[in-house]
Amino acid sequence: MPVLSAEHEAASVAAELIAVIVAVTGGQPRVLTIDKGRALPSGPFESSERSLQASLRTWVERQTHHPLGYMEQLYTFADPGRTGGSDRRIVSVSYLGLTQEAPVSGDPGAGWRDWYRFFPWEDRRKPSSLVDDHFTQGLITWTEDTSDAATRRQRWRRVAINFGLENERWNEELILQRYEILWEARLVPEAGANGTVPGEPMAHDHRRILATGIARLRAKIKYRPVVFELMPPSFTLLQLQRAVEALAGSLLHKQNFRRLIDQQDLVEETGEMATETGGRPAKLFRFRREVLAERSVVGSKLPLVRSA
Amino acid sequence: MPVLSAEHEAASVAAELIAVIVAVTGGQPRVLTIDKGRALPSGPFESSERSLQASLRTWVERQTHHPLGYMEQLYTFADPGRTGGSDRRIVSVSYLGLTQEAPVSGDPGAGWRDWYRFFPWEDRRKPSSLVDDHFTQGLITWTEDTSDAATRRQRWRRVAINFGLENERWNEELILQRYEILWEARLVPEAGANGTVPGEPMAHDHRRILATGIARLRAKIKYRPVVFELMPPSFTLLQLQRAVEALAGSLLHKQNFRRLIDQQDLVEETGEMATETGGRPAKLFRFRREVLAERSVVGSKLPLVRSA
DNA sequence: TCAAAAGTGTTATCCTTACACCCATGT
DNA sequence: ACATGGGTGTAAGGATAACACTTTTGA
Repeated sequence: MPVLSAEHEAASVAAELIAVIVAVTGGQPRVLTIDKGRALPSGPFESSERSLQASLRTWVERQTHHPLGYMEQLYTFADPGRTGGSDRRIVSVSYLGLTQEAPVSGDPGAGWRDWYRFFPWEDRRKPSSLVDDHFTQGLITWTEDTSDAATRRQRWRRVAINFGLENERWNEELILQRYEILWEARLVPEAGANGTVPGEPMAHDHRRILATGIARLRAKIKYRPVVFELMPPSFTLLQLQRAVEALAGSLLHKQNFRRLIDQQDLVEETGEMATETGGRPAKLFRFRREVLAERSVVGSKLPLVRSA
Repeated sequence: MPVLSAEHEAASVAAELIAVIVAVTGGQPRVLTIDKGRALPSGPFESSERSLQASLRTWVERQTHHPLGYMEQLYTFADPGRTGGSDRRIVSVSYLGLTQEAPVSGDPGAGWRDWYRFFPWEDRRKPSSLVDDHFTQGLITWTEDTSDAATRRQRWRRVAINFGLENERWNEELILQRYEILWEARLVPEAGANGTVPGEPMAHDHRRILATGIARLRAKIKYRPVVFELMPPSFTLLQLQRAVEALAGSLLHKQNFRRLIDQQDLVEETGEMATETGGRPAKLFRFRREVLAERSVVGSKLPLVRSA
């Protein structure tokens, strides 16, 4: 048990960085991988005087030939059982980064992959109803696979909430929870699968880390203008909408989306028009970078009193 | 620069845990400290097979004699300059935990402290206008303290947004940003202060970590029913409101707060009444723990299309 | 002419915010 | 009686969700 006092020796552990680098290209969400899509890029801490954030940033920018528009720490994974052969505990600090796709140099196994290759069930943009098929069957089998009636009910409730069954709405932010259920139900190969669900696995717990990154990003686009870091300098409103849809994994209402964007003054017209839209030419817009400084956050959600 | 490839040696670093343990007692927000309030509890990683989370939990529960209702990872601090004497980099994984106050056993330097001792300017429940006095003067001096006019404007804008000046609203979530400005302006002793602003410092970067914890909690109470982890089994609605106010650092609108609580079905009447309220006796309520399972999250904020 | 996308306008509903007022208890 | 807190009702304004329709291009 930890000592948690003033005097203690910090334990010696092995530490590494793991990066979830995201782009959106042609309306598809993409993630930078190594080892032919089997793992996320990772590396040791460097001992220089620079911060983790800073050195990770220069590394990524050198690899992708694009500035990293946005970056934040995701989570630190340190559970036992991650020791990867060595006897010491491995601590992995993961980061989420947003950029634009460009050919990667160096490592031949490195490249961009559609993130729905790893989570096909998270893409609900087409009404393919992936979840409704042999997918749900595996989950049902799992909920039934216990002698205790209370556990069965709990499991079923959990499945319903997380997978949007039984009057529950699909909540696109619950990726990690869904992945964890699939793991518990041993429907993913990483868990030593019984059955299997479509979707490519990754080495170690990288698919879990990717799920954490996607979840964070899906939550973030709702209250912070981070999509723009994934867009080219100018874009049409539909392109912007397609990018958000790619991340969220579901379709958006066109008119309301547009209203939302412009009543928040997020973009301004460039004056140019896009011609190859397939239909009527569209106005091109650019992100008003000023809003990053102007606006801090929006949400209140607490009934504050004005005066005080 | 990190290698971020498939093959790498994970670097060897010193690692520790740091805990921000919060309670609310008598309408005041409290944090568990050691060393007579000069530091947050911290400890080394243990080498057992248990997860960090689990061992931290048992430690805290043994110290506080109260179950840790809620716990989440906060942030991992790993910037250089944190080496604390040793030559290796120190990685600190911080956690936020919610509980109820009880006398701490063991370490005589350990105890609970009002968190506004460390951040007096974050308590806006009384209209004391702490920010308006000698406090703002130091900030103004800092914004002026550069030869470049553009920098001056930027600094002023930043101060205005973060401290709620010039038509900007005070945003209670920006604690960390405010602390960082005070640091840059060298108004806190940790920065090797020029001037000083009221508020006790802490060892190392612990005040910064505490600010991170408070910010997280202030954000969280808006969309997750975590306040209840800080409440006794039964409570009046005003007590509940006072707890939220303690965390948020600002006053809430009574009627609207009550409406909010009951239209979300967060609580149910116990049938008992509280008599020592100072006024009319109040109904006692308890948290409906079921909602943790029932509801997943609320917010949509994206204009989804229904059908798809 | 038709498909595809751009773009405009309007309506119903709900949630937030604010204000006004009455009730029950202890001192 | 009055201070303190408990508790109810309601109205205005804004944001959201949903629907219908016109315009402009390329094939």
